[in-house]
Amino acid sequence: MAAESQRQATVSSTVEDYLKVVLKIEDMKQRASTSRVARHLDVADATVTDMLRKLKKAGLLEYKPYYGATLTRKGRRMAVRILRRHRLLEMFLHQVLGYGWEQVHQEAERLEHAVSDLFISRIDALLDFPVQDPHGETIPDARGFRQVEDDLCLAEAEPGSYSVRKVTNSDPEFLAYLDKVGLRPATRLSLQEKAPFQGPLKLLPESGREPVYLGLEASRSIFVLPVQDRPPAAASAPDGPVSREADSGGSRKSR
Amino acid sequence: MAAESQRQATVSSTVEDYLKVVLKIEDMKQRASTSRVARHLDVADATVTDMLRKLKKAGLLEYKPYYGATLTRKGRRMAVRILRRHRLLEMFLHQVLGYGWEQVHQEAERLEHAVSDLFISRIDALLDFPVQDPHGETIPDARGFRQVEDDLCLAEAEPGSYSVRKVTNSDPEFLAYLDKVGLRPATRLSLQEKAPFQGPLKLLPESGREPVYLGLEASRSIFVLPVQDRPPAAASAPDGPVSREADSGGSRKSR
DNA sequence: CTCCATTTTTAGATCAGTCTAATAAATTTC
DNA sequence: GAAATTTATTAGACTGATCTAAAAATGGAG
Repeated sequence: MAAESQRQATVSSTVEDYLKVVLKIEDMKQRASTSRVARHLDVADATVTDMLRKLKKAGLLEYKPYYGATLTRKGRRMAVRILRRHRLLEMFLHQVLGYGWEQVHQEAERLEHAVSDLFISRIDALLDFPVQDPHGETIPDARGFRQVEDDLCLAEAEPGSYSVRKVTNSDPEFLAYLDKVGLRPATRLSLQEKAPFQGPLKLLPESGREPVYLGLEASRSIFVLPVQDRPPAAASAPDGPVSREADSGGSRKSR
Repeated sequence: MAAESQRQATVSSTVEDYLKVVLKIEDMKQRASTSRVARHLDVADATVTDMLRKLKKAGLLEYKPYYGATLTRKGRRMAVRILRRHRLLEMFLHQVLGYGWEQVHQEAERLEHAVSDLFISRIDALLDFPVQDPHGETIPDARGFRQVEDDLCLAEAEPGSYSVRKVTNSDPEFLAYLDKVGLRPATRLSLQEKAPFQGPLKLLPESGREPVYLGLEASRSIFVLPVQDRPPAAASAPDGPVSREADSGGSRKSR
């Protein structure tokens, strides 16, 4: 065992799943507590306690008993790598094999652990180096850099004009529904009103003149970008405002 | 979901590997003994004994202690299904992602356990329902029927004209070598002479005027079809002589 | 037909990942 | 700030897949 320094110790797909979940929780600005990780993975709390200790020993995360986990640089690198694989695979399934956006997640979930780096780089090229997956999530680049979006959650948006940036929910039923009512990434919509007391949102997607009523909870997984209210096809930024970050230390920018 | 009644008990990928190996051994007209299975899978004999007993209990094969295993109809169906996945995946990797024929096996070996039936049917259509993989092996159809080829092993062939039907060896080095000297499925060649005492074979591939000398052992993994010695592009059977078999009972036909 | 070499099975362990039930720490509430 | 509630950890056990070493069955050779 020379310097633990280098590459891919090749972890089990179980470990990859734990890392992914911790990354996801950290991205949501939450504490990766035992129970939260357990809920995401649908395993018992005790199982997570054990595993976090093991991952700490492997240098993939910090773990403070009764507090939770924080990815180390190494753990984060691995987690982002899986994220990239997952999203590239989703895009591939959607674009090349004609999967619906509600079908891609489940398949990618298995494939992300099975494909080689060669496979990933081949589909990356085949897709012409996509920057988003079918849900509008950004795809980390091969070096682990991630785009940061200034999008906001529909649940917190004020009435006005927006375009859908991403949908952070992989429930097939839900996605199929959104698709049916014409809500997908890049769809323009106007948020017309928000009923009080956790009431539903009234939306008008550009396509389809029927208003859509969306529960508050559902609206939490839809992220949008404000759109200046001059509607037509004229000049606006081709791809919305973005900035970059190096995904290493803890210095992530706000959403 | 009525008709397809008691489908897919979904076995572990380990079990899939055992079934695949037993099928392979049976296809070679050998007895699937404990030690033979163990060699193919690179595990200890004791491990195989345990597993065969388990698979017998699951109704996937017959197992006679001190004798070996025989696939049941159910086990055979599952094994053929994996075989189909494996070969379709190889073809996909080769045709769509540009893998070399020496690279496809290893990747397919992992993917065959991870992809869904949907994935398989999509690549099948994308490839326009191929009947062979990049090594010339036939791809079982979706119902589990397998083409039977009347090919013969180069190791047993007499001097004469042949075309390469398939190469049953997945060693990347070996395949890369064959590729280099211009030997791949459909290549025409003339077997010029066989040195006595297990000596090498002298071959002349159509492409490339250099003769190739091939060890007897290597020649065992090359299967050919005899070619009537009128060379040019004129009328001959478009795809060589084939027959069909239902892959269910034990009644496989000779090769 | 007996003995020996080979093949196979049995016995006993290990490892990763998981569980449930019991205990302990942390946090919230009164 | 002590009690109650929630969250987390420990303890002990199980499953699937594997191993090594020892015992047993098989199948030839004489």
